Amino acid sequence: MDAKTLCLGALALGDASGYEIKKMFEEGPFAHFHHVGFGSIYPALAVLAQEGKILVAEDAGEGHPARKIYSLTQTGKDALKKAMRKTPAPDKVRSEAIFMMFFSQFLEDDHLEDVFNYYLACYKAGIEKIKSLDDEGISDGRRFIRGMGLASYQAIANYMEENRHLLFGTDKQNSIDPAGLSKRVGK
Amino acid sequence: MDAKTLCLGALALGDASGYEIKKMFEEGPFAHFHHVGFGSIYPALAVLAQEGKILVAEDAGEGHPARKIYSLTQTGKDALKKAMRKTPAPDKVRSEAIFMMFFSQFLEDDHLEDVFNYYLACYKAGIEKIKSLDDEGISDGRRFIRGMGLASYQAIANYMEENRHLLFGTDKQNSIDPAGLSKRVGK
DNA sequence: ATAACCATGTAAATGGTTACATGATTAG
DNA sequence: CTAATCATGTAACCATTTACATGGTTAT
Repeated sequence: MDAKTLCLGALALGDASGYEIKKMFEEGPFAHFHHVGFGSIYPALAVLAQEGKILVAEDAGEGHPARKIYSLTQTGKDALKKAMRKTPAPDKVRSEAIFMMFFSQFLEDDHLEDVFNYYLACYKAGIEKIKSLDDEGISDGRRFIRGMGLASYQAIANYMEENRHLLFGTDKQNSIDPAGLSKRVGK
Repeated sequence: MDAKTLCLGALALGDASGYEIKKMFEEGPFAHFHHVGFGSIYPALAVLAQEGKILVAEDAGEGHPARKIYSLTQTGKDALKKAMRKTPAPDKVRSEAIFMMFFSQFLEDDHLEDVFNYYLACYKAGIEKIKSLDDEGISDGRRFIRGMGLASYQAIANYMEENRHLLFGTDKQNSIDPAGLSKRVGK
C-alpha cells in the first residue's frame, strides 16, 4: 500500500491539506496501523492531482498560512476501491523498543527502565486518546478498528504493568549467552 | 534499526546461516515485531563479516545444500550493545488488512469477509505458535516479549470474534460519505 | 522575542523489496 | 517425477526518510 493509496484513504474521510493528512497518520485515525511522512505525502498528492484522482482548492488563508485543500473525485474513489480489491499483504511491524526489551540483558539497567517507561507511556497515551474520541457518526469499519486498537493497547499496557518484574525482578547477568556462545540456534 | 543490527541480534541467539536468520524473522522469535528479507540479510552479513563483527564457517553440508554458519565476535556484541544505547524510534506498523477493514464500506461483502477471516486466522495461528513454545532456559527479555506478544494477539483475536457484528451486522451502505462528500475533515 | 506550530515543497541518500539466477535435498 | 524446502547471492527498482529551504501565525 503506497503513499498514494494512503492519501486517497485519508481524503475519503473528508477534504484535507497535506499537513492535515500527515496528522491523520501521526495522531489521527490511522495512527496505530500506518505511517507516512511529508516527503511521501506531497509528491503523492501532486501525482494524484495530475491523474485526476483528487482536486485542489487553494486556500489563501485567514488565520493560517496559505494551504491547498484536496478532495477526492469519483476517479479517486474508484482507484481507492480498486487498490483494496486484493489480498492484504501481511502486517509489517518494526519496533525498536521491543527489540531492545527482548535483549534486556544487553542494556544498562537505567536505559532498560527508560525504554520500558517510554513504551508503556506511549500505550497509555494511546488508550486515553482513543477513549476521548466520540464514536457517534463514524463508519462501522472505523468504529471496529478503533475498538480493536483500544483492546490491543489495553492488553499490552496491562501486560507490561503486571509483568514488569520479569524484566526488572531478577539479578542481572551481564552476559549474552551464559550457556556458551557458540551453540547453534535450535530449530 | 537496520538489517545489520537485526542480524547481529539474531546471531546473539546462537550461530545461524542467512537462511535461518530469515526464518527467525518470518516465524521465529522476532516474527511479531520485525521483518527482514533475503535481499537485506545476505548483503548485511557480508558487510558484518568484513567488519569483523561476525565470523563465517563454511558447512559443506551432509543432508542439506552447502551453507555458511555465522557467529558473533566480541566486536559484534559490542556493536549490538552500542546500537541499542539510544532512545528507540517509535513503532512503525503497516497493516493493509486493518486499512481495508477500516474502509469496510468500500469492499465487496465477500472480500471483506475474506480479509477478516484471513486476518483472524493469522492471529489465531500466532497464538497457537507462541503457546507451543517452551519457556525454559530463555532470557528474561525474550520471555517477557513472548508473553506480551501472546497477550496482544489474544486481545485482538478475542475482540475480532466478539465484535464481528460491527462489521457484518448492519446493512451495507455502498457510499463513502452519505453525509456529503465535500465536508472538511474535523480537527 | 522566541518557541512552537502551521504550511509546502525538493533533492539526496538510504535502505528495502522484487526479480532473477542457480542448484541441492526431501517428501509425496 | 514433482513440488516444496533448503540454500546463497546480485542487481534493478522502488519507496521512504532525512535534510534542506522557506515563510506565516500563535502563544508565552
